[in-house]
Amino acid sequence: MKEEKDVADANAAKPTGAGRTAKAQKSEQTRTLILETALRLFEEHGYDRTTMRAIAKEAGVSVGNAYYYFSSKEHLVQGFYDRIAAEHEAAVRPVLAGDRDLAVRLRGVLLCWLDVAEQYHRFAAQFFKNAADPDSPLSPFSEESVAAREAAISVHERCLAGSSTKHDPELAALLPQLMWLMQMGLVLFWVYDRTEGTERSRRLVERTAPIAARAIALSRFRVLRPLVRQLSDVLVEFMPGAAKRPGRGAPDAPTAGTRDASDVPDASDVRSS
Amino acid sequence: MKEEKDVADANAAKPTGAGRTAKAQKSEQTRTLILETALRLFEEHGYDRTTMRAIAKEAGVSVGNAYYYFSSKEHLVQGFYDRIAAEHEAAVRPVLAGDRDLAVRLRGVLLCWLDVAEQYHRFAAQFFKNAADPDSPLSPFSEESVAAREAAISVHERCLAGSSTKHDPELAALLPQLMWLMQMGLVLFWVYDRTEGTERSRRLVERTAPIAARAIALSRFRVLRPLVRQLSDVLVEFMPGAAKRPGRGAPDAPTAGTRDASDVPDASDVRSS
DNA sequence: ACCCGTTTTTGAACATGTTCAAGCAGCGTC
DNA sequence: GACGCTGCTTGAACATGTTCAAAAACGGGT
Repeated sequence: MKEEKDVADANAAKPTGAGRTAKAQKSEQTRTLILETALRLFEEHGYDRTTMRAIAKEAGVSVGNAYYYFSSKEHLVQGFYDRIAAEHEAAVRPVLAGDRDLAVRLRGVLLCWLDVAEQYHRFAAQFFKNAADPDSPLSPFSEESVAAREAAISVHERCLAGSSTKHDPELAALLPQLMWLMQMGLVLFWVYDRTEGTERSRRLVERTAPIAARAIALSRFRVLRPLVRQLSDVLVEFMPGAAKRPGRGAPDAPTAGTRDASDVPDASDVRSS
Repeated sequence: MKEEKDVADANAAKPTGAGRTAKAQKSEQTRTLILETALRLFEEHGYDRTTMRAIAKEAGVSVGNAYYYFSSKEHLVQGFYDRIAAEHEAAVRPVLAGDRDLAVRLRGVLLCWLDVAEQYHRFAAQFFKNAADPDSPLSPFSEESVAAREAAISVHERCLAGSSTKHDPELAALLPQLMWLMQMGLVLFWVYDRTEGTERSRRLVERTAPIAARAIALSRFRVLRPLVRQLSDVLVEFMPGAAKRPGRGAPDAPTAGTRDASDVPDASDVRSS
């Protein structure tokens, strides 16, 4: 299949022989050139209206060459994911170091994301359909984006950990994932949001963050105990790599480690037939 | 460009109508022929692998002719929507006439949907990305599918109305929509579900239906009053055509988020990885 | 029977994501 | 320097959704 390389490790890998470097350097340069050009054009003209030919031409390479480094147009978009995630992680720092009220923190985290993502909104709306495809490696639920997903969840972990709001300990391990799910819901809403400055999405955050925080706080009440218990069970069963079951090896989600980016034709051998 | 004719009556309305001209008859026939052929091929080979050329050839018309009746390949799919919705509405009747416990009813409605949709699963997984596109008329949140959406919501209305479970009257008007949202979550999960017979989706229903029902029942408790109030406000503001507010037109962005720990336990990920 | 406007039908042409067989280049070995 | 290996690069070719100008079919008025 395709011999995809990962953008991330491109820097780190290939520490081999001295002679190797020049070549690897060149290769890496070409790859980066193509990627940067693509991202620029995407931002300028949108995803659909940027053709592979245009990218290649603008980068001064051939179409085939672009495909040598990126196995599809979609794969070029991974760059945006990384970029947004990085920017969000940076922008969110003050929030996490600030107020300790959960509602305020959650609101801050989400609004931060809206700020960061704002400039990519047009692009995201166009690209969303590809991300939603279950077969796409860029789906937020996919194997390939597990790294990005975990990074995002960890933000919510810190958001929760630094808060003064008391919450049911039984839920503690699951809440960050739940908050991430809420964020995914927000993203869905945001993609559909056509208001000026995505004002409506902002308002949604203002309104829902306190609700979520209150619900979390309330989860300790006795009446809610059975409900919380049920809920927690469901989450453990159906969440991606949720369970912290100590007694289990790791038969379920061993994919946590560094997965090679190459197209693994594994179990999800879809669409062949 | 919305010159779409209605698909539904294609089958029903062909009684040697004396009034209708032979011309209109012929036109309608061609249209139906193309549609039926397309749906058959979709089901046989999947959405992606069925080309417009193949459809045209099989139907014995030209490619351009297919485009004369359906402005895009996507538009051919509307037929599936109508078909599934109709079958679901029929299949769900016994459930609505049966047990009065809300958990049982909700579970029945959702399982019914899974049963009906089962045979289209392969197709749906391939097509899902198109439906998720905010610009697509086939998005469940779009203007164009408002009829189908309302029909689906009305099923939940009857599901709730016929139940013996007491619920907060303040929420009564909103609950069907919330339940529909839960169903959308299920669909999302289902599309990603690759287990044999979509067993996992069924299990999700078994687990979440009682939770939802319990949450609805609990919503009458005094402690939860402010939360329910807040929640209801948000729903009124952000749900598509939710509000009874007389002065509001149809806002832009459809709904999405608004899920949190206390209500719709939403579906997420995939496979047993 | 003929002409004219409208509806329907055609098939070639177009745009664009993707593939592939062939060519090129750097580098180590003789 | 010649040879060969491996990774990089090329551009034409392919597949498929979509468009469009023109042809055909049709129907009514004369």
